[in-house]
Amino acid sequence: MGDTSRFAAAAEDDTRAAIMRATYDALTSHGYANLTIQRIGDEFEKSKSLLYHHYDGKDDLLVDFLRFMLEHWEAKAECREEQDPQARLKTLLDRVAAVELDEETAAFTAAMEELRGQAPHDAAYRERFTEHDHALREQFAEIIADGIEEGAFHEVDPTRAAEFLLTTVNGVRIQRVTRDDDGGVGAARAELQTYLDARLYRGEA
Amino acid sequence: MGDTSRFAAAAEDDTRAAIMRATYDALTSHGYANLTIQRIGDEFEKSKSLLYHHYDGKDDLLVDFLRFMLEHWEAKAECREEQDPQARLKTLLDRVAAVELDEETAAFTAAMEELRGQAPHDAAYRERFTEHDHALREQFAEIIADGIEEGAFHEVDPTRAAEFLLTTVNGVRIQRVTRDDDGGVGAARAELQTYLDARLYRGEA
DNA sequence: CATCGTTGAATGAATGTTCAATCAGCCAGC
DNA sequence: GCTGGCTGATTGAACATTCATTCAACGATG
Repeated sequence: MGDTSRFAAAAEDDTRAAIMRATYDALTSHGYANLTIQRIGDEFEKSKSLLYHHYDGKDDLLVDFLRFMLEHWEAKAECREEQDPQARLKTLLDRVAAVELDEETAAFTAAMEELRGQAPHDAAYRERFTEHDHALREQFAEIIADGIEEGAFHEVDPTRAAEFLLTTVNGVRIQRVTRDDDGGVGAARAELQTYLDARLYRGEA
Repeated sequence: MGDTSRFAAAAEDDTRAAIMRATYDALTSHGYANLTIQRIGDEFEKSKSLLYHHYDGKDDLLVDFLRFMLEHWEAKAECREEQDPQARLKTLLDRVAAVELDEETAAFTAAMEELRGQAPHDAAYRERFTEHDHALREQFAEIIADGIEEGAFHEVDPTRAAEFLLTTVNGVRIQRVTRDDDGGVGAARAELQTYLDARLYRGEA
């Protein structure tokens, strides 16, 4: 019985993962506005009817998909390395707002921003992205607080500085996927570095 | 004939404006993903069939709507006042990323960001928002260049600093309409002010 | 009468969803 | 060990509804 239920659970997880993958593919191919059950079914290896065996309907599926995407993103951003605060900040910034993006990451970012684009008129989405932003802000704030405690950073308000960093990151992300150029990531990041050097990082002396 | 065509043109403009208004109302009510000809027609005083007398179809209408929205936005952001660069920069920032928003402006911003959310998978939208961002960046860059010329600002790279400001503005805007809190506008703006004071504005001495 | 803005009804395609019918694997009883 | 039912995964066909779009007809206005 133990094995059976384990296998069953694993199979169900596989199916769910396949549905999430199909939804992701359909989203990146057709965009959120043209995301239909039909198109998700087309990307899905099994039949589209099966989607209704695993989910109550389109809304239910998309809610789960949003969670799936946010979990992926947060797993990606997580960093628990033991470095000095300055290096940790650089690592985190590179993960959430890298200057150069491979095609896969670019597509993922685009999908994420399309989802975020639904938040203005969908309270459930808005709630999720609020949490999501808060989590990232707290990561920034922790690093900054550590830096101050260690004496490596100037004594800024960690939350305020973190919110500013988050805003810049979100600006970089939206610009990158909604512009034909690179979204000015290089310039923005360089100027952000100047800000960090002047405002946050304490000199050697 | 002169009067006739003028009136006719004016009437046509009125109708077009009414269609744009109806589209705007439908968008803010239902979101871009659920924006249909039917719903635009519902908000429209005339019948939905009339939409096809003025536009080739839904796509054509939406393309015009995007232009309509961007024109509104750019008219709003325009500022040709004769002030010193520092005051002009503050004015511009207040217009494009105000800390406090009345309901109407908030709804407009939300609609704009929903449109921007289509850009990742729609090349026409992407092109428009690229131009749009460049225009705003140039406004920032001009002010900064003027400030440097007048000796009021430090000698930074105007384009680079402008791109950074633009990124922050876009970050503020997306956060504000996709979060349940105020998007951290206050904190971000305060920290941006600190950056400007330290990096851009020259002291009295 | 001719023109043009305007409309309601109608079209076929696409939408989300349901459902009866298979299929495969597992457990109970013989 | 075999059989027969039970459960859950899976499917194709069907459903009503909504979609974007078309069009013939109407009415006002010149």
